Amino acid sequence: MRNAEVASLLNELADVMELLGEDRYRVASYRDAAMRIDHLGEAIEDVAREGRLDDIHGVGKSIAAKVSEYLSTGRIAALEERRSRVPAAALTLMKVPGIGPRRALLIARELGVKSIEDLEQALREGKVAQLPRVGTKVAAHILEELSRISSRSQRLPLGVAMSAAQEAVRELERSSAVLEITPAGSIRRMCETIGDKDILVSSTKPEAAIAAFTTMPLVKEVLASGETRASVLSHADLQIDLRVVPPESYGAALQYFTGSKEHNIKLRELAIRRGLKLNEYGVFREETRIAGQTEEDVYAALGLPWLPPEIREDTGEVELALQGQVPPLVGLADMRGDLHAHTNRTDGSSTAEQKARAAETAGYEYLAFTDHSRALGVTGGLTEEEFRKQHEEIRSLQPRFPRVRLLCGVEVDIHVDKRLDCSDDFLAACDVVVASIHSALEQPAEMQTARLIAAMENPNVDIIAHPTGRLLGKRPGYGLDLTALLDAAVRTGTAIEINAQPERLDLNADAVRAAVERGVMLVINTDAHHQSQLPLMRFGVATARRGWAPSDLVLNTRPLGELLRWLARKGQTGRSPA
DNA sequence: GCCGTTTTCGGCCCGACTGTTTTCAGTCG
Ligand SMILES: Nc1nc2c(ncn2[C@H]2C[C@H](O)[C@@H](COP(=O)(O)OP(=O)(O)OP(=O)(O)O)O2)c(=O)[nH]1
Ligand SMILES: [Mg+2]
Ligand SMILES: [Mg+2]
Ligand SMILES: [Zn+2]
Repeated sequence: MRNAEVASLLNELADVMELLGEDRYRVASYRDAAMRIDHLGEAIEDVAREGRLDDIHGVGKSIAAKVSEYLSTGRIAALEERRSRVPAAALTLMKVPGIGPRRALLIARELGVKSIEDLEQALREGKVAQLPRVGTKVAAHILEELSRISSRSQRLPLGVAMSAAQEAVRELERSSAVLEITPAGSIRRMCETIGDKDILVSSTKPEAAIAAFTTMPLVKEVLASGETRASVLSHADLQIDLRVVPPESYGAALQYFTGSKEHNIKLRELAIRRGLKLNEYGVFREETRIAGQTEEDVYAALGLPWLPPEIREDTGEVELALQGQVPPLVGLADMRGDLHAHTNRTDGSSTAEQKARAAETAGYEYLAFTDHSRALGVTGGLTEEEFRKQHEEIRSLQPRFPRVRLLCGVEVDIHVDKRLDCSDDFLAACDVVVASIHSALEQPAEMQTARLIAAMENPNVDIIAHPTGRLLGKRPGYGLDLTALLDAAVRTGTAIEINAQPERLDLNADAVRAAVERGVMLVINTDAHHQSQLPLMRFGVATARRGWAPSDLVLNTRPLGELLRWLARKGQTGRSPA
């Protein structure tokens, strides 16, 4: 997939156009197209080859032509021509918080700054503060931002950000000025990574609420503080934004502060078409507020049903809501079990019994133990003989857990030559077989796709685990033809995992959306290495919801009996003639 | 540059905070 690469070039083109003072709506069009291509869930080169670029919302004739040009020649003439007209450093400078297009151009042009190092020197020499509409305070602020630019540009996995946000929420709740309080922004939408923590508060004493916020012990620095909002930096250099509104505006502010930006713009445009105005204080007809107390009121005033935060991305949810519909989404309460977990026999850190107990407490109907096969030497992968012994032990455990069916399985490694690490006889005897790639991650995309499809064609393989191998913040995942993988999943009747580990979330939401459109059977697994990880299920469910997955496309929402029939089904069709 | 249950042309979200401002530009959410 070259989507990220294409999106990055379109974003650069937008930046250069902005520096050149071109029409802001055109600039916005390029940014919009870049965002949509980045989240397409399908390889842009496939779309281009099939002449479907124009079908992408936000991509018209002009941008389609530039994408085609890039994919066939490796260049975009319009970008190269514009690049030659702006100082190269201006593009880098724009990435520093506090430097937008105007200041970037001034600093590059007037001061001859060519790099971040030059910028730092110019700041220290007081040259930046001499520029028009830049003073000593702005210069000092930019210098501080510069010192933490690397730590600040990191996005945190949702799992980490969420608990940190809860900490701030608990702290603020102690203030009597705080009435209602909730995390908003990308945390409420359950995005896989979080750029900052956004917290919404309602209050009739906003000054007191803001004072409580800016004086929290976890605050290292106050970035901005006004009458309705404030931003601070925590000791870990994480930004926290607080928004304070009166109670009668809480619903409208929650809608605004939850986003996404694109969803907000869509709703505000809809309001305009209805002769209304939508902002964070309410829905207004002329000067009169007609909604604002609750989110439901706000959506209703626009003629829409309430929409779950996870799907507020302007990817079709508003159009659907205009017909009075909301896509049916899987929920945490639908989950009846977990089909991927490890024990301390391999790289897990607790026993099967401890996890079975936790599954029972969680109200699960089933739990599968799927330790690593032998190829994974580093994890102490088991031989078939060792697996058989483990499976016997698990079965002997079963009578003590009458409410949870303990399934005996394996996470079998897919070798680089496409062979599975276990014999067919052994796999056929397992209740659940999860297959995945852990080695030769640098192989080309065609090779990895062929490995996965070969595994799916084995009638004993029920699930492909963490299909892309990406690790958030660590590695992008091996190359893969996602469309071919999903088609093969449908053809072979194999379920595709949404791995709920916060660093994996693999498939991601965009890929889930593509899978759902094809009717692929999904399964949400925690890959728990310790029973304390069973609650990670919520992050997998959130990813499924962000991909518009309904419960009937999630295998482990099924009752035990149906699950067992589904697991038996593939082996059957594999053995009997078509 | 894109788009269309009011449009194929004429719109395109709306507001807060900061600083240097002599009335508001720049940046960010
Ligand atoms: N109407 C409107 N709302 C915006 C705009 N920018 C941001 N918002 C709203 C929606 C966002 O979800 C919310 C918080 O802004 P953030 O910049 O923190 O974005 P968000 O939390 O969605 O993503 P993040 O993970 O922080 O990058 O504020 C905008 O330009 N217009
Ligand atoms: Mg945010
Ligand atoms: Mg924010
Ligand atoms: Zn695993």
